[in-house]
Amino acid sequence: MYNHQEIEKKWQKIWAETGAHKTGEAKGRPKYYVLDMFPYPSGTGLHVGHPKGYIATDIFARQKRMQGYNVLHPMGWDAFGLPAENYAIKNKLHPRQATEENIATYKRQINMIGLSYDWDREISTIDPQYYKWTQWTFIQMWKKGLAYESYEPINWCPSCKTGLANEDLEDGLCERCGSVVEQKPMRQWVIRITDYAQRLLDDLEKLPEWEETIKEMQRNWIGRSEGAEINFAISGADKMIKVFTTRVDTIFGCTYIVLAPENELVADLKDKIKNWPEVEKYLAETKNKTDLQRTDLNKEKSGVVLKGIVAVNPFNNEEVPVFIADYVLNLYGTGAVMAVPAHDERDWEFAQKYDLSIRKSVAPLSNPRDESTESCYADDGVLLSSGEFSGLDSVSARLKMTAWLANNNKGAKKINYKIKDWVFSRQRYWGEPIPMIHCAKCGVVPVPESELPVVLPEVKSYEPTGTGESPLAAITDWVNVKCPKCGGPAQRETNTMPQWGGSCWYYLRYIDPKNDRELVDKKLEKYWSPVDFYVGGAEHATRHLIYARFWHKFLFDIGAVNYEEPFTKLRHVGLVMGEDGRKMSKRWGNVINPDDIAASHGADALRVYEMFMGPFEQAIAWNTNGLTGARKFLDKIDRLAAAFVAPSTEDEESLSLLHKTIKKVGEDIEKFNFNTAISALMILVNKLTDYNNQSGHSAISQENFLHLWQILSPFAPHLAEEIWEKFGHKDSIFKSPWPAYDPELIKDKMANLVISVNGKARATIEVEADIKEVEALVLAQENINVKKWLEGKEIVKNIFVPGKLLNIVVK
RNA sequence: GCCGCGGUGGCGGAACUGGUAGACGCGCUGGACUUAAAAUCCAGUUGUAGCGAUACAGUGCGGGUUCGAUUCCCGCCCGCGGCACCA
Repeated sequence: MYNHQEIEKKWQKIWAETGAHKTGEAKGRPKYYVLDMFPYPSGTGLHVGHPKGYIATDIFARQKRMQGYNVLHPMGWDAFGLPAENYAIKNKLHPRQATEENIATYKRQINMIGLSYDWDREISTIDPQYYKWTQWTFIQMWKKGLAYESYEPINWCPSCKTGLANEDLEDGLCERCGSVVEQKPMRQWVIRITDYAQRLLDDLEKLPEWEETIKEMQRNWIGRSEGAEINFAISGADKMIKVFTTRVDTIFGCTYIVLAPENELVADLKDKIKNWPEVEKYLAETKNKTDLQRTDLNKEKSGVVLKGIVAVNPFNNEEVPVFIADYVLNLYGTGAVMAVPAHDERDWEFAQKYDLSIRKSVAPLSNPRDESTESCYADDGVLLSSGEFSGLDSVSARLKMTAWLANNNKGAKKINYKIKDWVFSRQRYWGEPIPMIHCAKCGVVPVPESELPVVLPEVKSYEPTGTGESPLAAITDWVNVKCPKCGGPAQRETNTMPQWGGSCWYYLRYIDPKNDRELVDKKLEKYWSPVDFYVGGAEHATRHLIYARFWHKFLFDIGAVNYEEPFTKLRHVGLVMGEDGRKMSKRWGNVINPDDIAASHGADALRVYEMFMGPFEQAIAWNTNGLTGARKFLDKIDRLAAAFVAPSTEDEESLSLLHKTIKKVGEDIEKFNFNTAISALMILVNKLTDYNNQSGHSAISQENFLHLWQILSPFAPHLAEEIWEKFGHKDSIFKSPWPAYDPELIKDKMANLVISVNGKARATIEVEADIKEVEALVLAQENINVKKWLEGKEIVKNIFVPGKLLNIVVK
């Protein structure tokens, strides 16, 4: 058993002292940028699941360096955010102090695992020299009209006493503390990400090396739907109800209209609504409902008819009643729907409850005259009772009817997106100040760029004010400033940015981390960008990865970067579950700490185990026995190295296997198939060990043996360095070139040919790899186990797969 | 409900483009070494029958295509992840 504590410490020290992981200059050699999603340094430190992705990228980066690439492999900290603030409040610390302590712990743990980051490029989102550029970008967005203020109601967490974006909710509960979220009006900064919806969708096609699953999640999130906007006139009023629908083909079945309660038409029509008290009551009820209650699918639909209001279907001039109901959302489409109970489940349910008429206008293709209304038919079909459009199929009907709307000035084709504008402010302390100034005379004025960064001020109390305002609002001498435009009295914006802000562009800053003139030097950016390989958790598939793509496209549009998409290749890492199969968490007491594993089994064993446990993307439960297996493998390698005795001639089979393994390991690392790479290494090590035990000397020469340590080195870097050194090398193994395999040596001379009869394997015979079908057939017919299946049968045909299989078909 | 992914021994998993299902590891059983244990080494380990050669069954379930299906097609069941009253 090798002493892991000793050698791991030794090599980590040497790597640090020699600057082994420093990035090369941005010129000459081909570059490779391997990036991990930077962590949020929480108070609990790393558990054994966090480094799984880091180990994978480390293996990848180490191999790329040995292959001669100029590798950029950096790490940093996503250090702003509510948990740090809460942790600090709980432990009576300043959030900065708490965050810095957490970062120190994370960094120590990361180094302990032997990860080869270039710490010269470390960045942290809380560094004013970093967030200066987050603020700068925000100002550029504002200049382009992409950042605006909004007073709409927001999600309010009564426990955290702070506003939350929809993205911070989980099932209508506060993602951080679990409280039920209420609605509260609040002034917010919002970013017009919807302007980029179509590009964010279209450009997914330019990312062939992204996993399809993640692209599909983004498509759903963006949620493009093509349809029509239709104007329903309100009879006796000078108003119009605009509805959005993807099913204009069903419009002859429209029997009523539903408005969202918040739709401004409701208030506009107040004078004409005869049952206003009833309506008002319903409005009040809805207002108090949280998103959770409103979006509960199991909830029975409710609504109120607007008496005295009648809308006119533009296609047949038919008058239909108008309702308000909270199942219609004001934020999507136009905040109004045409209800077609015969062809929409929700409308069907609502019509059943309020006994509204149901009229069929689309029949299934299989029964085009079917007018029955016993159930809701939501699929496409053939139009019936639809005037001049009757008889058309749904698809062409939609085209013709949309054209009709446009020609008659009663509507138009319309594309809707589910994605909403991005609420970009938080009423809390621990975030980047939004660099804006409010002047009574000039309105909103950005802080002059020469005055950036707007440094987060020290504050006596960073606890939530409880009023909803940021604690910054209490620092009057910070808040009160002169208006940069008119010089008059003005106030600073006191909201701060969300955690997502700083994490949108950090990968650019690693390229040029100390630049004080610009966000990133464009020449350096041209060389290093885009990120060649990005690895992180699937939970970021939509939010972080959409925000970052948006942010990057904006920077591209203003000429700050060279490429339109930031990440060429993307893979997600599967969770490491607790030994009990549940998510690792304090709550279940199933957390495994990497410090303990590094102490007991060693960092190399941890690395090998986490890569061997299964496919990279898959969530797999931790198993300490499996870890022991990984350690045994490393011990075996150590013994194999120590027992090296040069052979007089090399064993052909072993040499061939070595070269096959070089090929396989190289290809598997490229594909992130680490489990099969390690399996191949185990097979080779087993073979070489057996040979040694049986013959008393090694199977292959020292020169070839060195290749084994080289292909092992990305997985177990400390042990590989140690062995490399024992074989007399002064320089690091990672300075040596990745070995090439010899294509001649991996060719097999002999092959095991499977002989099957009628598709059922009956024998395996060893033959020359290039054996011809006729020769194989002769050998097969001589084989006793095959013979008995051929007796008395007539051979119909043979199927021959060279070097693999001969199937004899008999009758 | 919709979208995506998956279902293989006691366990984690492997299987190229349709070609010997169960590589590799863990666990377990038996043996060697040892006073003993650990470590290490050797043998075995899908099920059923058989001393064995071998035969039959077998990759969630039911069909289909094929000389041949874990792999392709149709219809289900179950699990995981994401989105969700999106008009």
